[in-house]
Amino acid sequence: MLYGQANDSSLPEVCKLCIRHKDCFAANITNYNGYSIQIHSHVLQMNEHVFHRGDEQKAIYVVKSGSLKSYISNKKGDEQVLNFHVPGDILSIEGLTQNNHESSAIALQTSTLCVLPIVQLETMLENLLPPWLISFTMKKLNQDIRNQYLLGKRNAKSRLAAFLLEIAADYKAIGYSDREFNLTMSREDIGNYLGIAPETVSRTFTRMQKVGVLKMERRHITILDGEQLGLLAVS
Amino acid sequence: MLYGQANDSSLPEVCKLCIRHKDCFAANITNYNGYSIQIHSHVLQMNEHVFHRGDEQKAIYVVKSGSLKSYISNKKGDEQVLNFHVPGDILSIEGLTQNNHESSAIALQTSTLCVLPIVQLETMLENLLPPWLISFTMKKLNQDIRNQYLLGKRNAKSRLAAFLLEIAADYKAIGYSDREFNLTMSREDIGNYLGIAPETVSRTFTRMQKVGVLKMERRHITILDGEQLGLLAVS
DNA sequence: CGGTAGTTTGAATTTCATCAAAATTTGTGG
DNA sequence: CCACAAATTTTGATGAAATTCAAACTACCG
Repeated sequence: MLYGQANDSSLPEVCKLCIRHKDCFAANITNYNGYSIQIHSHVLQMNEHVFHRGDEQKAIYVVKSGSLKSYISNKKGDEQVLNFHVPGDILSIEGLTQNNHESSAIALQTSTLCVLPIVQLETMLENLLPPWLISFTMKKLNQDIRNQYLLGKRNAKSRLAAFLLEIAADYKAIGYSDREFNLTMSREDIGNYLGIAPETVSRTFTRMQKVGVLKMERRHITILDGEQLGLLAVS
Repeated sequence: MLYGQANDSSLPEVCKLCIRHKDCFAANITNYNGYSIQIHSHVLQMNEHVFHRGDEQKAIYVVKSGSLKSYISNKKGDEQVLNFHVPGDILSIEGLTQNNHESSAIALQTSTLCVLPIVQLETMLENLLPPWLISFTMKKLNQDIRNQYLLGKRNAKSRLAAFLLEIAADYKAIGYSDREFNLTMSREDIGNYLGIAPETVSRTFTRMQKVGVLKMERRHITILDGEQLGLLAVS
């Protein structure tokens, strides 16, 4: 179900390490629709990085044993854990069509990875699939990461600030104003989404208005000091 | 119900609504690598559902105007908002290769969607891409939804309970025990990921032990009452 | 065996959820 | 268009939960 079917047992040694080597995808990865992808395995010791944020992305990785975490650092230098990864998980697939890694990944214990160079994968995708399907999938994967980042915040103020900045960025991306817009959802929905009570949403917005960061009239919002709002998001 | 809104001649009209019509996928969607996909546009009024959880999944959707939210309900009947969607967002792509919708989606205001029937898309993917690439991508997309759900919890107890159940499910999926395992990450990492202080993680674990839900020895954990743990996760 | 990192526990403080009620907006029918 | 009802939002008071700072404790490593 989650894995491809294997027929060719002669192929990679790598598969022997795979936690599900009996139906490991690697058995049929070396050749597909005329695209040949050379995979190899890689062993990482505890606290060793698979990749750092900003590194050129050369591969995606499948966890075969051990465990890892992926994280990013905010402007203040604080770390935000995005996810933990156990055998069977795939790392960095969200960057398949991007040049650089958006996050960092580090081994929590000795771990084995299956390394899939992306050059051939990218070519395969670009030739076989319509561009919109690729870009929407990648967009979705990256959006999920941003949400993870958003929801890892400690307090209501940070979450709401990050939430507003997220909405603003969304609107900006489609050519709308990122300083003045309407929230189309209720306070209750916002609170539900962010894991805080609707009353806290209301109070926090009120406080933000008092310090002059933004102006709200019911659901119409004007961001007065975006920089300050950014600081609230990471505080 | 969503079908039949558009016919062939309406295709260009659809593009006019698209917020990015200059590089709108619709321009080349009708034919790609021999696969022809008939798209339609659909207008939803406020509080109208795009789909309900459990509905047969017949399409994926692109938001062209308006806004929506997606959500799921837990066993107690409480709603958990997973995401808000603005123009340019794609809905339900995580279910592309599944039969039924995992979540529900509802319009927050009058909204226009672009409807892409998945039958041809699925066939296209299955024929063109290696199965492991499809399955890993879909797995990742669904995993992110579960994380979103996890982090929407209100208090530390619920989050930690859901977190443990998540890990347990992960281990079970790869054939390990889901009742007894090692947490490979520090309390600090757990707290960082879940948006709570490491001390709170520690205290909450201690409390869970006192009520007999689980047993912990440093990072080795034994789940004694999985049912009770499930109740904590939704409380 | 001592040092270090990670974890637990305690006490004080802050933040948040909850309950309640008031204020405001929205929707509906006359 | 107005009046009334319903829903949403704001505000207040209170108790509960979580953070913070601090210190003690424990496993782990050279």
